[in-house]
Amino acid sequence: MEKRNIIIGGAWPYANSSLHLGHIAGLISGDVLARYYRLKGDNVMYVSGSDCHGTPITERAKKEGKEPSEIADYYHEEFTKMFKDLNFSYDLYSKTATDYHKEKVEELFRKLYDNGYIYEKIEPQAYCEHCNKFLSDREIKLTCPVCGEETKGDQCDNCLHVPTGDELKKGFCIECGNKTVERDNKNLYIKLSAFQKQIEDHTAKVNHEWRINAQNETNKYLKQGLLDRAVTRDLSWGVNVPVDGYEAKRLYVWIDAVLGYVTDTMKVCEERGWNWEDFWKEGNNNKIYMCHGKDNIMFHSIILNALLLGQEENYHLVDTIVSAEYLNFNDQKFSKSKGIGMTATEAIEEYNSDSLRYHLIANGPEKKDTNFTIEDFTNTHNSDIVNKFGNLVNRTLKFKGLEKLPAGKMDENIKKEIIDTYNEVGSLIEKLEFREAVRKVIELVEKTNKYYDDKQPWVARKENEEEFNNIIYTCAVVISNLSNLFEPIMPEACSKIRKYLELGDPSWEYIEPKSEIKLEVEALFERM
RNA sequence: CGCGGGGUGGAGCAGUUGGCAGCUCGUCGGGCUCAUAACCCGAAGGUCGUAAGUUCGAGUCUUACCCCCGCAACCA
Repeated sequence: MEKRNIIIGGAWPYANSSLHLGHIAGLISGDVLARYYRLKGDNVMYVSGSDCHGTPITERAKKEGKEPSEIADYYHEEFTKMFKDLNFSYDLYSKTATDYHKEKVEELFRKLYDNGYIYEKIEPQAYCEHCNKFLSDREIKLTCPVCGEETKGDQCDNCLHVPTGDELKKGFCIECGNKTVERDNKNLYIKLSAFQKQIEDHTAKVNHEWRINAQNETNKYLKQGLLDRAVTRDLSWGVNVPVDGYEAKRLYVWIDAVLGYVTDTMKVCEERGWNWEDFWKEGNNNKIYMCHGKDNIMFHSIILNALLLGQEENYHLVDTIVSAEYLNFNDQKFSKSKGIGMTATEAIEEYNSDSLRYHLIANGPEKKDTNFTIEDFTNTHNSDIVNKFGNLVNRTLKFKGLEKLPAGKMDENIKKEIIDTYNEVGSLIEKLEFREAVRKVIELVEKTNKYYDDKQPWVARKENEEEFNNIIYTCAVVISNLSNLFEPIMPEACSKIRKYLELGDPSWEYIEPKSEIKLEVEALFERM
């Protein structure tokens, strides 16, 4: 089969606070897909990066007396290390605050402008005469007309009321406390409405394989009719707006961030001597996946596609939205501000990477919110990973007194099971049913443990050497193939198995190890 | 009437187009001794949120209601 050019985009995490396990639960699907398609032999471009710009980081920097870049860099480094420790196999994990990214985004934005999809709109907006700047809703403070508490203009922290335009007019600058006034402000808007038909048609063509939440969320916006959206902000931290008169403003972070998939691809291809257009332009047997949480859906299914369409350069649009529901922690929502949950960095310092990956995938919030507890995690680790998988490896390759892998005959029924498992698991991964895919692989482990018990190699060892050799060899073949089948889920353990059995590079097809290999095997996992 | 998701044995979940209610863990009993007290077999345990309806037949479709949980476009 002809090689495909596959882009896997992992959502760009915002570099303003640590990522928690819920974020990872949404992003891990990208790594599963990337690893799987590489095993299948396709050209994979798996990219992501830290989203460094925007108002929250700017505000925080001001409050802490730092530069925005200091904050962004701090978290970018934390994210980079955490993804590496969790064995995310990005072809590039960059950040938006690089000259390369900013330059390319300016070019892409300019193209949109030149093609007539960007226009200026002048509207009255709250202004602080003391600070000499326009204020976004969240920079206005006011007394909530509903509950009477003092709160910010975007939404009342106390009663969740969203202030109306008239109510905001009575607000004060959150920084200096001065009464705000209204002044005309100009901003650039993107004509999302111009892409309504194209995005509708494209969505109808591809969304049958999306998760329900992505279909619904996207259809909701399409049904309401796409509204033009402001793409500039009154900030000094971000990507410059390459339009005269906008020198003091910066691009809206979402525009900048989603284009990171394109700029990352360009960068990787420059370094490897590839053509980035093979991945992004129509007609190259290409496919584009975007992986993220449900709050990111419309930015990928609508905004990104609009930006690509607006280039008028035959871009291939996003095919598949892989949107996760949320992972809760002990039945509560992970909350950066309330400190509920566990950051990904804490988790990876404490626990084994493969086990975290396995549990987050097997227990992933694919169709609905799921819950993470240490109890469940411990249970998964000890039961599925150590007792079933680890034990199969040990009882086979560390059989008492066994020094070399014996030459034996492969059991035909087990061989068929293995081949079926490749087909079923592959198809499940392509259908984005990762939980079920994991279950199928562990099922093969269970069947092999049963085969082992039925065959009783400890008896055969004493009575029938040939039979013993066949049993152990058959189990070793299963283990070899598990190192392929589990590669997208638990890459570290799989790499160890490949080393023990001298298997070479992983692939998505049936393999057998050489016999007479000297067995020097360490346990893959430790019980918790 | 803002939108959406969900309520299935002790816990966590599967149940695709309606056809004898499944899985993992836990519990109880048995087997085995190669293996990190791991592995294998068996058992107990559910009127599938409530009520009504469609149907030969509904966890699965329709309607109403009761709970839980998310999200609502200048908050990434």
